[in-house]
Amino acid sequence: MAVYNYSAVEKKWRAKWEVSPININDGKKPKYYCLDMFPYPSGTGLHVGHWRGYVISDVWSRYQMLKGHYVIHPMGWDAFGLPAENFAIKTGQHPEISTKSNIENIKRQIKEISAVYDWDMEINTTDPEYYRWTQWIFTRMFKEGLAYEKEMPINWCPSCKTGLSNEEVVDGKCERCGEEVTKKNLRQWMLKITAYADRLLDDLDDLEWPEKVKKMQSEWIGRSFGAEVDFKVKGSDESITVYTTRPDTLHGATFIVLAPEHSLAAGLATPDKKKDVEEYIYKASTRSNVDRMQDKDKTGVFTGSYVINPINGKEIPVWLSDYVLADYGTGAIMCVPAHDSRDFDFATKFEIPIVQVIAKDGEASEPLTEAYTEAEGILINSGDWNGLESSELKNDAPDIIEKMGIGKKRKNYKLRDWVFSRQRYWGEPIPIVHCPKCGAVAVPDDQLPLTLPDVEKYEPTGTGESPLAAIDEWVNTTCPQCGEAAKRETNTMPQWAGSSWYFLRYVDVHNENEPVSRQKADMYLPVDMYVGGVEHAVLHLLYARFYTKFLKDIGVVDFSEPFKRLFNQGMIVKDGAKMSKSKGNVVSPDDLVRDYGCDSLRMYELFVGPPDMDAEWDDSGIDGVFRFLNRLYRLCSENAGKDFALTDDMNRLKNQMIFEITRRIESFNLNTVISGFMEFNNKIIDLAAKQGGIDKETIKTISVLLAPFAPHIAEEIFEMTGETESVFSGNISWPDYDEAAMKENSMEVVVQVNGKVRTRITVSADADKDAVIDHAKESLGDKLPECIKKEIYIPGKIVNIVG
RNA sequence: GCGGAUGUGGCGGAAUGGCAGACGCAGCAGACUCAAAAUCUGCCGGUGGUAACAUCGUGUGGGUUCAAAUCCCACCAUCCGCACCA
Repeated sequence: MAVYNYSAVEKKWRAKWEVSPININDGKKPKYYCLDMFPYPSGTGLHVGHWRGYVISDVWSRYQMLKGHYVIHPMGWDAFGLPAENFAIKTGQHPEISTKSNIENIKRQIKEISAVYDWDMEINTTDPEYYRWTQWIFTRMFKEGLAYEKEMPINWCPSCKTGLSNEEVVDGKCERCGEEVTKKNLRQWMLKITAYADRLLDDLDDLEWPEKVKKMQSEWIGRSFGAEVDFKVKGSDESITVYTTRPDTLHGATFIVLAPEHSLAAGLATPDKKKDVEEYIYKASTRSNVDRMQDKDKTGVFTGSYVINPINGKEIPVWLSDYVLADYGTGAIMCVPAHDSRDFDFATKFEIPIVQVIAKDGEASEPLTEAYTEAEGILINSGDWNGLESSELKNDAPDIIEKMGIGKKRKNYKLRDWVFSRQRYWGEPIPIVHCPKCGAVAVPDDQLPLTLPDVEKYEPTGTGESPLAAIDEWVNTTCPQCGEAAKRETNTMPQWAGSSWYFLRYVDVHNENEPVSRQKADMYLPVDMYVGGVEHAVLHLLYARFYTKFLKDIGVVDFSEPFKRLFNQGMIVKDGAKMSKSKGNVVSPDDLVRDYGCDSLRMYELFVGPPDMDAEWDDSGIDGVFRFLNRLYRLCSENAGKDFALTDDMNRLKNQMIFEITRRIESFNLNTVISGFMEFNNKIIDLAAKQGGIDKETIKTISVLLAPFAPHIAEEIFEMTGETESVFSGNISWPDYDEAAMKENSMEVVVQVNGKVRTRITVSADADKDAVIDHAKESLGDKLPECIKKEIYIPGKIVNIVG
């Protein structure tokens, strides 16, 4: 009996692919760019969860190859980052050394997947020849005014001792280490991502991305439309501008609230309130963000001052409260307690009047027991606006207010500019020189890359200065503009810098003149399919979209969206938890590859469940796919040498198999592709036993269909039929099915009475409705209802007799 | 609090509104074997029945339909995202 020696078979084909590479760009085939999110080369290596994403993208790549594409399927290393730096702090070893050995190990593991990565395209974000262009892009943003310096309170992680972007703060904690984030006043480099807010939002519509991710991005950008309204302070020249999305409720504003950090907050306190106000402002400044988020019970203090509501001249009190955010809108709001639940809570607690200005049926329903927040109803208590429809007024009011001269139309975003500098060592140095005369000057192109110098101490200083600041000979330089003595910027870029454009570089890795040539970009980009985890929904994926739009604006590329289609694979969990070294639940692919082979593990990674869902890992399940491959191998090796003729029955199975497998791949139900293979394999084995063999063409078809999933055994089987070329040579294409050949001669029809299955009949495939129903009634015998109300026939499936 | 996803045998899961549980794991029985492994065959949701069969059954409760895991309404649980953005 022929035995499937997986390790010999896999070794053999890997060697063959090495000598004569598959997936050749002949310049004629259309391109298909299938990208993986490139990994951080961690010291722990890969686990079976990482494998899953790479298997999915490789199956898709190989499928596209068989559909006639030249597939761009690259891999690289996102190698700047904290673990390597922390390791350096602990051991004194340069991060470059540990990074290099980690890459070696992970690369070995990735090669075990036998994916069709083009290693000639490999990139590493820490390679000066790569980060030269990361820096170049920064200088271009600087020249366009999109990179700017600002001193302001930023998110600060006390444990990582660095500033963080808003996107890196999750639930008030550091995305990397989980430490509670504090505020620190620091001079920072910022990227003006807000200048792209509208495009980042509007362009989401055309992307073939999971709705979930699009929604997360759109909520993160958080665009709203409304108006700014000016309220004059009574007895003063000052006025307070508020932002509102509900200017239609302006008549109902009975107080205004300022954030405690508002610049006018302290000054508004009347002498008798001064002490209370100062105390409140001080207390608010000591409360952490987390505290502020968790505490829904509203606090506040009355300043003693009043402002005039410009629409009706009424005097309304000014309060301070920390439920108003200082850095959104104007840091001040008008409060309409009747129509906003937060204002309602506040007004109720502090006994401020509540005036209803919208009523569903035009009649006031005071006293209100809760805020009526819908923009639907008729305006009341609103002077000239009485009787108007609130939903319409909501849209018209900004213009009306602007015409009246009491405010202006305005849109706002939750998106903030991107805090781009890090006070750490292991990142791209920001290519800027600070000159006492010229100010901040970009390092000229011919001085790039600005390489990261060696330091003695990697430890972050914690003062807001990077370790680079300690190297005098590096810091002291001359101004590229005037030649006078000047100092280098010592902050580095965040890890996201390198990953925001790496997918462009892959197609032109050796270009010494530009990040990517326009010609290659036009030919091979953008990415057609991007596979990776969902954790980057508002981080990497937002940043990469921003970079791409910028690079389009300066003419580097000619498209504004980098990733046409996105697929988020589910996480592999073990004992209900994400695999991690600290939890001790990591399953390494290495042992499984040794014991079952690469093909078995590839198929099992898909078989564990729907690719977009999380899946619990269970080692024992791999036996199922392993047995399947063994049975398939035996069937093929026993028959490939025979000259058996194709029978009608086998032809039918073959076409059904092509149809089903293709349909399931196209709909990305990759787990059911594997079960489909098993199912057809069982049927084919049965039929082959019955008819004494199986023909060569069917064996070839099986091997082509299987090739994206289990490429080694597929090649081996293909070769058994006498073929000398690889399945992936480019001469073999994905098989078509013949619809006519798929059809069965007869079909089984279920017979129901009142929706319950009673029996089943076999009829010929072309039997007409009446014949089938007659047959069904006959088959029911005494179970046939005496009085028949209705007869339903769903062709090929069911007869239902309703009595 | 708001939004989204998920909920089906012992387990992973399958099912264009049309036979619930395909396929696989685990388990049980048998064949082969001195024996074991491997392999092959059969059984494998609950209850009643020797069986044919009947009956219940897809988180819970309603509804629509000849027919519901699937559609609608309400609720429960788990996970994820957002969280005073005015």
